[in-house]
Amino acid sequence: MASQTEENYLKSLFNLANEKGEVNISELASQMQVSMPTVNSMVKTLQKNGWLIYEKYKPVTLTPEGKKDAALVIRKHRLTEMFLVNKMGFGWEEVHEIAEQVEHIHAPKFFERMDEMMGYPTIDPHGSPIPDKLGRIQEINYLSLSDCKAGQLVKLAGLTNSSTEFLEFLNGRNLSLGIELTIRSKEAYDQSIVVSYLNHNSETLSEKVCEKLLVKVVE
Amino acid sequence: MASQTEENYLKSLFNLANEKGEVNISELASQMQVSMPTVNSMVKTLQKNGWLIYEKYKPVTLTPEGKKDAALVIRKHRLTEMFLVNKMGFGWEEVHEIAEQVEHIHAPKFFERMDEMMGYPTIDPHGSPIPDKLGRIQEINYLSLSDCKAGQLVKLAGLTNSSTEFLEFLNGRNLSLGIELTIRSKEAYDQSIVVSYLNHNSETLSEKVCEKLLVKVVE
DNA sequence: CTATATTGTTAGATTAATCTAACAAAATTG
DNA sequence: CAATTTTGTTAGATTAATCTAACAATATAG
Ligand SMILES: [Mn+2]
Ligand SMILES: [Mn+2]
Ligand SMILES: [Mn+2]
Ligand SMILES: [Mn+2]
Repeated sequence: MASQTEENYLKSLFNLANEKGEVNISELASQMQVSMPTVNSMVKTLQKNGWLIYEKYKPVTLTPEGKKDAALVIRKHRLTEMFLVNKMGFGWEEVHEIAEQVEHIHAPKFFERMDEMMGYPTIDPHGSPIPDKLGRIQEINYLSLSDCKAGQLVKLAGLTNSSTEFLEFLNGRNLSLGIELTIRSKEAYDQSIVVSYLNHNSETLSEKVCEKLLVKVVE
Repeated sequence: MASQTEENYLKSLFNLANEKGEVNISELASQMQVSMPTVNSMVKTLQKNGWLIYEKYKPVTLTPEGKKDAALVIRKHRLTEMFLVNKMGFGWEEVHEIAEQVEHIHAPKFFERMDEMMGYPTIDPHGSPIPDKLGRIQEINYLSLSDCKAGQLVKLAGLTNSSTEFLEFLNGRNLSLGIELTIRSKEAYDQSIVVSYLNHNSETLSEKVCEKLLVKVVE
């Protein structure tokens, strides 16, 4: 069974793996906030336990088993976040740190019961997909708001970044998942976008913000 | 901040402390299921951190700080057990192992929210008191069923042992907290007691069982 | 009160997870 | 392509939590 530390490495590896599925030691070190020698010794351990493939001076790759176990930790994390928001009344900006701890609890029934109580949700409070019990993750292809055109009506569906600061920024403008945004205009100079929604008639969103907002086109 | 290991030692120390408040190294070792040298080195650490008083070859004593922090871990444990039973639908025999892990989560809001959702309960699912936010524990003086007399009407209020096996034994006889038991008779030879309750007309409970059942006398 | 048993301590080793310093390989750049 | 920068590895140390073996102090029991 994976230790808390190993579970955290698996999650980082899973999240860093791009199309090629490869992760560099230095990326992993910076993601995990540890030194490269620490990662070097940990990848050897993870390999010994069958979670990844490691060859000297090469980027590492998760094995199928590694991917599955990583996805199951992510599942625990996201189910927890959803439970904290939907069943315990927390704000979406408060749950990540708690989930970061709860995800390491070894008690399948605990998470199954959460899942059941919530009616088997497929996305977490930040719009990220919740892997299923077998560790399969449903790929969703949202569009970034920064790729939308003036005149479009879109629905806010996800975020590419869920930092507390960004979530609080969104709270401050009453922006939450599910809200429909009408794109009033787009400024060619700085790529900022003016949107209207709810009682907000013309809210200007910078490019930095727009590229972090994932939307579904409504019309 | 106490590590998970330290929190577990504090809890054991708190639970082992008798009237004199003293705990022997050997008791603690057997309670924690570790060797005496391990306890010896851990009590030095706990002392260094201000949680207990240790002198060579003497039993150890928790400091006020140690007692408080121990009670706060017990609080997290018992709030969790109550939450799992009352809000998540677990049986009282299923919750201890999960709470043993959840009690180590460092997130005051998480436990405060549980507390609030449950309306600030004062006892856990096994009838043990839940310490308050300051670590104060309310002393309850229940009577053991083995000290009751034939003819008495009593209400089941607590347990001196909450092992899964005992809880399953009680489940098998529909015995749960709050049930009123009429004491039909007491056998002088083996101290067994015959009780009636609900649709159970005459259930015989051995002395071993009776001494683990805590009751309040109704009449 | 002495012998024996129990309890507690010390010494030294182990494992997991981390670090820094030094060095080596690979990648980048002029 | 050679020099430099970046990335990765090795060596060796540290800390927390544990162990076994050996020994020492205290308690118990004839
Ligand atoms: Mn999160
Ligand atoms: Mn975590
Ligand atoms: Mn318990
Ligand atoms: Mn515990």
